[in-house]
Amino acid sequence: MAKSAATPKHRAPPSGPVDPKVEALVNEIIGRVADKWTMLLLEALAEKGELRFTRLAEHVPGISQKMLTQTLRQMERDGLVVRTIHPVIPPKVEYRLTALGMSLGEAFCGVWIWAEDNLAAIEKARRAFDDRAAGLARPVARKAG
Amino acid sequence: MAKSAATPKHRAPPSGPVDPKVEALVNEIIGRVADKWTMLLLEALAEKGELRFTRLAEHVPGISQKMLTQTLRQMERDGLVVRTIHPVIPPKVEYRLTALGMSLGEAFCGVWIWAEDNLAAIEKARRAFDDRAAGLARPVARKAG
DNA sequence: ATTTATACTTACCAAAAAGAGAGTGTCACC
DNA sequence: GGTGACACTCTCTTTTTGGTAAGTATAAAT
Repeated sequence: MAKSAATPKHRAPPSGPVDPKVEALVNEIIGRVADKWTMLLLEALAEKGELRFTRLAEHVPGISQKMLTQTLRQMERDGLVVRTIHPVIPPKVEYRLTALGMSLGEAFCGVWIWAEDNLAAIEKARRAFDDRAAGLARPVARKAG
Repeated sequence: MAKSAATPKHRAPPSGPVDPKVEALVNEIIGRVADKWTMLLLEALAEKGELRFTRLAEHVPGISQKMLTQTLRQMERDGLVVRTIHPVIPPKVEYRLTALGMSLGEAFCGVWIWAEDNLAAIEKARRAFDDRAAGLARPVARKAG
């Protein structure tokens, strides 16, 4: 994320005049990419470098074959990972991040850091909200009968 | 993930030793926050400063009342927006970002910029993938006689 | 001949998310 | 007394998503 967050020479921030069609596309991309499994796979691959199907599944506990395949395919389609098939028996397929995939990991770092930094603030806000909601709900709820 | 290069005073990057429970929570937060409507509302509020329900709905085309309320409530609960009720008739409720909300907007900027910068690369990768898929699917598909 | 390993694909089903649309409460206005 | 504005809430239906489990192909090992 060392890219443009630090350097002001890049294009205007989202608060400026953004092309609607670019905006829509960007939104779609972020929506796809900011997915639970995508992020976990991104992390696993960033950490381990190159992994095959079953190893990947082991590194991301709870993922089903379906989601693993599906997410990997999407990532491949978006150019985030490369899939290398070794024509041997039994099959061997290896996955690793492209430069694009790595740069996404870096971009997401900012959000990760934000989340880490503000974890306590968010939890505090949630508790406060929930307490307020509980406090407000009570006096309104008059017992029936 | 050399994000520390830009911000050396921060804690370790995700690729390092991350507390599993923090990681889970961070993931949950990102998952909630990296949502389509949340991002659009964040943008609208960042741009306009303070908006009421109906104005907000106008600034985010396609959002339903349900999603607007729901997303706004979540954002309020997470401490991203403040909701100010003016006790008048007809009702008037205004929403604006908190400091936390604004900082999230900034953090997301990195991803926005990444998406903008790499839009072409992603689309190119998608086209290439789709073409390859089409090319591979054809010769295998033998017509059932 | 059966089992094993790998990397999937497909079909089916349950759960969750999202959309549509009607209903609520209040007061000013006609 | 009816209508409209506002900010919702509630219910119903549809769509999307994700999990489970079985099937596929291949060759070596048993």
